[in-house]
Amino acid sequence: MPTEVSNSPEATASARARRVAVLLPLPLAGAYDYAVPAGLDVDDGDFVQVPLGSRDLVGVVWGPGDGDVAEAKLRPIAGKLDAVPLPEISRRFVDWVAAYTMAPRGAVLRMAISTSAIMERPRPAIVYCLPEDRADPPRLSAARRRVLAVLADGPSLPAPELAREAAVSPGVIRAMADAGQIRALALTSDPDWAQPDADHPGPALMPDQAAAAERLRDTVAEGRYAATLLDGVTGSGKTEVYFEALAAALARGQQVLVLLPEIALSAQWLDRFAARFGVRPAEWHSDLASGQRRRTWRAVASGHIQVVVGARSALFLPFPNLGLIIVDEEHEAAFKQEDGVLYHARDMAVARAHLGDIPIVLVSATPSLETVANADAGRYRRVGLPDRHGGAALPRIDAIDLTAHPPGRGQFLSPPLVAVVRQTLEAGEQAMLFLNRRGYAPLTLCRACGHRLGCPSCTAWLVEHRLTRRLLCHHCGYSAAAPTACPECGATESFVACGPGVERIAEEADRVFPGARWLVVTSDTLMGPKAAEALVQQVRSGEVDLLIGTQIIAKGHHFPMLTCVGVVDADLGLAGGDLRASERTYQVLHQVAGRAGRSERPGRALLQTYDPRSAVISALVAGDRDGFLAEEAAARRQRGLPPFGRLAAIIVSGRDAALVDRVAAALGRAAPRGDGIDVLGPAPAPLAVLRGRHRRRLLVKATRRLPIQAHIVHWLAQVAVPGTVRVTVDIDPYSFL
DNA sequence: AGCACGCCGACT
DNA sequence: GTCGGCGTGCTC
Repeated sequence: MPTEVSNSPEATASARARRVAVLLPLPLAGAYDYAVPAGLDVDDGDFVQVPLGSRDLVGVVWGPGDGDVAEAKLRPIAGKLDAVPLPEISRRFVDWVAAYTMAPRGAVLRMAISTSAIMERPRPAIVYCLPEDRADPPRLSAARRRVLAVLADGPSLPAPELAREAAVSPGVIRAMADAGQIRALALTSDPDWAQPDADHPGPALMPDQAAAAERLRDTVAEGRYAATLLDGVTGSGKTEVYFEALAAALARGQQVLVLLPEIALSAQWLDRFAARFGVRPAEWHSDLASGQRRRTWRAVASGHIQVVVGARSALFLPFPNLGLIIVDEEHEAAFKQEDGVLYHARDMAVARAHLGDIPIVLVSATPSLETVANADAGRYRRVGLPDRHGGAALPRIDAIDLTAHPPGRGQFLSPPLVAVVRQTLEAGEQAMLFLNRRGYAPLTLCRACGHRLGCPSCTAWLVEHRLTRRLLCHHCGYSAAAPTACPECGATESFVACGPGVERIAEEADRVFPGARWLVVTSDTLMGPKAAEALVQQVRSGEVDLLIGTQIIAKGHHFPMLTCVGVVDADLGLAGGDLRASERTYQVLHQVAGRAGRSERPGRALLQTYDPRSAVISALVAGDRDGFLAEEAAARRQRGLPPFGRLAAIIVSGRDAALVDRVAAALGRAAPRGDGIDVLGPAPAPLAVLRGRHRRRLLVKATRRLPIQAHIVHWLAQVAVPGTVRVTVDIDPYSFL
């Protein structure tokens, strides 16, 4: 008979500390258990400060402790933070994304909590006003008198604004505050967020816009999960249509998230929002200042912000009351995050809508095959917006067969393209030349010995950039001064550029269109939203005749005088083994072509190609998007490829090539095969060496219904992987490098 | 992710 | 003889 004292449940409960699981924003697979000190009351979702090793971290209480870790190892929670808890829906979403993408849960949490946003109390905003005792100070400099004058007939101002208004340096403000000539006031309350007004009189809708808006409003009114594809050609006014759905959610007192690819988050978009709702929405993107980031995060969590427009990471904001998600430019590959946690923001947005049981609208002029297939299968609703609004016709698209009209030697613009561009410029209109290749030439080789300039740490050629006179690796960022002599044979003046980049096209255009004012626009020359805005102004005011650029000029902006678009190499995106190559090429070329003639002036787009009869080019010329998609869908279905089958890429990488090979081979041998799943490879990745790491790829192909993650977990667990080798899983890969 | 502990080159 | 490079491994 055991003695009752030691085994009594009460005694055990009081002797043992209560333990909870705390998820930390680190790439750890699971939550760690911590002891809850007596007197501390914690609930799931609470932000807590905990010790880890020698540091103090902020984590989130994730649930009851799992008890796997020895009591003696437990460390106590240091304290609870005074912050709105992470909503339950956010926690479920983190768990879901981690399970789906096979990323460590903590890594997903890191995206969902901006740690500094929790840790640091919002710094009170400091504003300056006149001191109460205005004893006339002795002589003051003119600068200081201007500061006092600004404050005398205006409100209190923060230092930067005050300095700007008084045209003095910020140092003057600080010195005056120190001297007591102006008084600092700390504003303790959070700033008031201007609330969008659903009833603000916005632009009037055309009849088919109004009909589409009505249908979207209906899905919002249902207040349940439903995915809708809003499908409308460029210029059909899709934005104004989904603004009505947004207004309906606002009227229900719910929060709304609009996801845009980073690049489309422009001042123009924000202006359109302001025209409809009276104020600009809160923004969320990678280059938000830290203070702004913190304020926005907290205001979303507390429900003060109603509408957020943001890039993919905005999906992880802690909305307590999200009622609608809109994903604009739904087809954009930029929604796929390619480092850290590998996720597709559009797909995760659909999952988030599902979890929250709220409607989602996917918007595109060239919807992805994934989304079209979902609509065809009845999983998504479809709202169409057929007409280009404002009376402008879609540009006429023609192919130029380069085999029949070859450019001159060492040139890349064919005579027919040159003729049309020249005609456009002579008519006083603007033209655009599109080539999705940065720099001067994609490959440089030595005429004397044949040596090709390659990246020292990647399997990639170095791209010559003449503007900066440097060689760049577009994969790892390696950069070196352009050499004067061949590093292999020492010959000088022996380098030959192979193939065109936008800089080389500019050089040719300068010769062919003398006097034309051209401008090269790439991600190298266009840094940030301010530069983009400046460019828009420059083009609109007619300071530029000819834009030459990469993908960056393909989107967003409407230039009324731009009537001609030339695609230098329409076949470029079709090379390589990417399963979405045709689809993407169609989308990009359709989008670039759409830059031409968006006002009363008819536009023209010319596609230079060696294969005018290819499915992509002929569909573009015929304007037969749906025919192209149907054909593409049939091909994918037949091969069991997405969206009719599932893919996952396994990338094995490490510094030691032989070891990487051994691990990849072992994975290949242990691979699950048959019964709806197959594994291809291992094979060297197209970028066989990246940043000095050797890479091998395996590709998992499975049927749509198969829980591919479970199979992969089981499989990877069977193979021992040394610490120096990394195995990365990319569920639904978009990049095949 | 940090940060500590671990083994091999140029310094006081 | 030490200081320090970053490779490897752990943190409830």
